[in-house]
Amino acid sequence: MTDRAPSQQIADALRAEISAGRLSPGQRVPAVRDLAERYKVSRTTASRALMLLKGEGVIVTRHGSGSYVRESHPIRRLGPDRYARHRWQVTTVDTYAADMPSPDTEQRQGHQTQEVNLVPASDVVARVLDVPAGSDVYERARIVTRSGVPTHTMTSYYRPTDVAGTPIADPSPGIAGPRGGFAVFTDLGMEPHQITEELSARPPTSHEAEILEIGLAEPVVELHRTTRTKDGYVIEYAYGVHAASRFVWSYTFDIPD
Amino acid sequence: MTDRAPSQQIADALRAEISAGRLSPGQRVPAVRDLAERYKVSRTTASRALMLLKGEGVIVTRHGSGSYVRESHPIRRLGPDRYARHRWQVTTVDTYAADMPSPDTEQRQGHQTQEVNLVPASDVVARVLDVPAGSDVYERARIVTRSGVPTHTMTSYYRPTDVAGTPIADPSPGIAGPRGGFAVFTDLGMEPHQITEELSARPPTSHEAEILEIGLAEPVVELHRTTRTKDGYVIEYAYGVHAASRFVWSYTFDIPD
DNA sequence: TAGTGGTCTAGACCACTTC
DNA sequence: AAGTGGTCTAGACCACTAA
Repeated sequence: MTDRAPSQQIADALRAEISAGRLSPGQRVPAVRDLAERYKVSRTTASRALMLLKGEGVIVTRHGSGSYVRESHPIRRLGPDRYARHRWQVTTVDTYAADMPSPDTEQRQGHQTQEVNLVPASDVVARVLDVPAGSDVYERARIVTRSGVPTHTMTSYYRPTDVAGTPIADPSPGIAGPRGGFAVFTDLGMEPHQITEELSARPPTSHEAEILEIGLAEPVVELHRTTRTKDGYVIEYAYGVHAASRFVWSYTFDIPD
Repeated sequence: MTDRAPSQQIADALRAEISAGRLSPGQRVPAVRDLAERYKVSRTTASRALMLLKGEGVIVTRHGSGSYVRESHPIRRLGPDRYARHRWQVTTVDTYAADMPSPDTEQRQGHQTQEVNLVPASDVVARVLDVPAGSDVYERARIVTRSGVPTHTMTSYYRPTDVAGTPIADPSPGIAGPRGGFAVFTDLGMEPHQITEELSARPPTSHEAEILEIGLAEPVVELHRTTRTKDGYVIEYAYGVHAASRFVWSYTFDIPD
């Protein structure tokens, strides 16, 4: 164990300031140029220190504005309840909560949070939906924000034969969203009944880190959801990427024989 | 969406090479100086590209040796089946598979993979087991390896009033393990019936990274398990830390009303 | 417009690994 | 000894934010 590199030392110092509470969440940390001057290093090195902290998820940077101690977000507990019928059957506005912006949340521009396209099915999508690989399927991609903070992406795939002509296939932003997919399928006589979720965690790609506004060290959780009717007919396959630090998943089941 | 930075582009190109299989796990990626020359950028920029990939866990770097495509371990799918009765009721050796070393796996020294102690209950443990905080509970801690690779830790907590005098409370290493906790509870007239699992992901502490032999960029998944009898009586609370890259969790449930 | 983070260059030195 | 990743300097330009 030799000397720590200067950029590490600066990061250490700032990290200490933060955990000691002398720098509070939301507060701005010194600018790159200030750090460079104070520690007698080049701006590159000072910038590197901030990069390290960003990678650890200790700070967030806002281009042109400054670097800030990261505010910890409230953690949401995701259980089967979020798919409960009463959430999408009775009223119109609120769909299954986890996938939709909450009512108090301002949506960004529609085309950024929701997009519907006809795309060729990838191998995975084709297998799950039982359609030929490469054939057209409807893709509904959305970025979900909560209190202005992006929390996860969710991309659903549907068979054209199931949803053509329904609100789900409407490419106008925002149309399919509020009604949700589940109510539409119920109207079509294909009521969703069973869900399989598969979860795994991994580091984010740099693109995901950017979209979700997280550090590169902050993991994401991949969620693969398959929704079936009572007959076992698959009506939707969905793929989501969640900022792991903002969620807990909860499942309760009976021990099988 | 403007141009991607050169360092990003190089990272993109290498990432594509890797996912296309032209660069295989374990194989060396081009050296910083080679990349710099090939892409006509400075070494700093080429190095930055590798830093990005390292942060994503796509490659690992060995100082003085080179950068290599990360080797991926086989992935296990964990579903409710791993708790199935037939796995712990009939025979003796194999318990619920996920928590135990598989038969073909060499155990390390007993005291490293399994340890039973009487410890004061933490707040969480006390709340779940419904005992006074700080009162003694049995703690059974183990490190689970598979094919010689450590995959996760699992620490169970039991009420002394439930398990005192049973194999679970036997502090000798290896005793409680093979029999598993579930069979013992069944013998005691408290057959496990329902399980609640809560999952979350986070970066590893440096200690966990060492134990699980993973990089600091590779996330871990925390699993909190509560096991109940048919009457809803909690018989076990368990806490595990998994190397995220080695598992997928799978749950199937009916949509609630 | 002034201040901020993001990124780049060209060259340098160090520590480590491999032969 | 040769090759590798890790880090640094000093200065530069760009894109973005805020007043």
